[in-house]
Amino acid sequence: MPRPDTAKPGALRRDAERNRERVVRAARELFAERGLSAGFNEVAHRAGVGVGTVYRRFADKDELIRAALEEPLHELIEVAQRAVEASRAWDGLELLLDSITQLLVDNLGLRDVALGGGAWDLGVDEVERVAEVMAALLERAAVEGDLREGVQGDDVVMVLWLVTDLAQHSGQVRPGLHRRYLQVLLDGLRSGPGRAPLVEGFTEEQAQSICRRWAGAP
Amino acid sequence: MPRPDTAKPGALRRDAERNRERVVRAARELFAERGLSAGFNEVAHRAGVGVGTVYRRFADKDELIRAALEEPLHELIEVAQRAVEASRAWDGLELLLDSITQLLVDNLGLRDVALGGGAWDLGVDEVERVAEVMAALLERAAVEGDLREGVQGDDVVMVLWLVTDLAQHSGQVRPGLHRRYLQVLLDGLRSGPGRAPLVEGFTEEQAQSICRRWAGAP
DNA sequence: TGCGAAGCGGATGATGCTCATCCGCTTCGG
DNA sequence: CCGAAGCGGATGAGCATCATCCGCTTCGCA
Repeated sequence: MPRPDTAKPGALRRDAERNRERVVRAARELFAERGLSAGFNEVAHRAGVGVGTVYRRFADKDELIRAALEEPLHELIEVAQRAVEASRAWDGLELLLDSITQLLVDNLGLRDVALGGGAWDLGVDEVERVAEVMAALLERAAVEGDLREGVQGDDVVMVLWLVTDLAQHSGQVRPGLHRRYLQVLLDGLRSGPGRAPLVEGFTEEQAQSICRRWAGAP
Repeated sequence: MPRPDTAKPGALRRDAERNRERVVRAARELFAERGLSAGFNEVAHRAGVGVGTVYRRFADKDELIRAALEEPLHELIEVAQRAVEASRAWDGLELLLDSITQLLVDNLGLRDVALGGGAWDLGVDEVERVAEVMAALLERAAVEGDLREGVQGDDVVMVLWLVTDLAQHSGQVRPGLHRRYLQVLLDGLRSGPGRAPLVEGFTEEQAQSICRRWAGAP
């Protein structure tokens, strides 16, 4: 539902620009704390601005989300870059997952787009790129014998959901608790003596569908 | 808000009794499928009965919940009884968690009361009893050297939350997927070569608080 | 079989949210 | 100085859920 005066060609008045800035900052904070379900009214309130101002500047939620998540999405890429450099793939994987988890926990909105399986579709190829890095790392880890038999790529996505979901519930009470279970899960995904292969896998379509539900697909 | 004609002393008319039965059955099904958040109207509809009938028979939600969960709660106890009999504590623990998980996944309402940390307080000492069995098993497993260092009792509760939460999101798409991650988590909780002790524990109060939030405390 | 009591259904109003619009007033800046 | 740009937030529409009430039906005793 685009409003007539949204996305102007000319520049904004000085005060309007300042307000826009405030709105983006408020949205970033709010989305980070509570995920993309935060509404326009709330963003406006946190920005110390009328609701009208928010609707005036952003045609729809996607536009606001994109503005609010630009920066965190870049961090995601950087983190991936650092992880591929590890000499042993499993170490890189642990580093990557630890970093991603931290990023997603610190910004639940980012989680919604990164793990949402297109639930909030804005075209984010950053996510694609990170996924590729992860897939490569996984393959290398398998070759190096560190990956438990039967583990598939989407297992990692599920692990991220599990852990970030825990963080969402525990964050206020006991910050950082999620790292404990990330460790447990990763250790369970690693190969080792007496480890039976993982059975009963699942398809990529199933994974995507689950993710969309988890993100609260609109 | 008790209604005047609730909880009668005398017996119900034959048709009324039949309707009550229907309501309890509907509630059991609904709570099982969607957790305790299901409302009276919905229960009534599923029971093929007017809303009034439900309100007439049950003073409040607690009363309905108790009626609907009586049977599943007994199953919980039985399962615990079977688990203590295992010769090796870890095996009993695996059996117990597998069974409990299945029970809670098949009945999300049961999960809400069992893991809710008193969020839906009805006095359910069944849960207490199962907790005791689990604690004993955990202690024995530690003595037998199967438990990873640093694991504490409430870790198991968190694992149950994680796994049942996954089940709630994936159940429709890929039933049984939760067992995969239960296995991974349990393997991660077991002692083994190269397993660093778990660090950064948490208190019982924190665990309880997290559980209440997770259950959507009212 | 008749009849009073018991039970029934579901429309309904209360309540509480979120969303998005509109218009009288304020502020900017040429 | 003044017209355009921008602002705020009250507001009403839309949507859930909850719990009540009352005209009608059904039961089961006598």
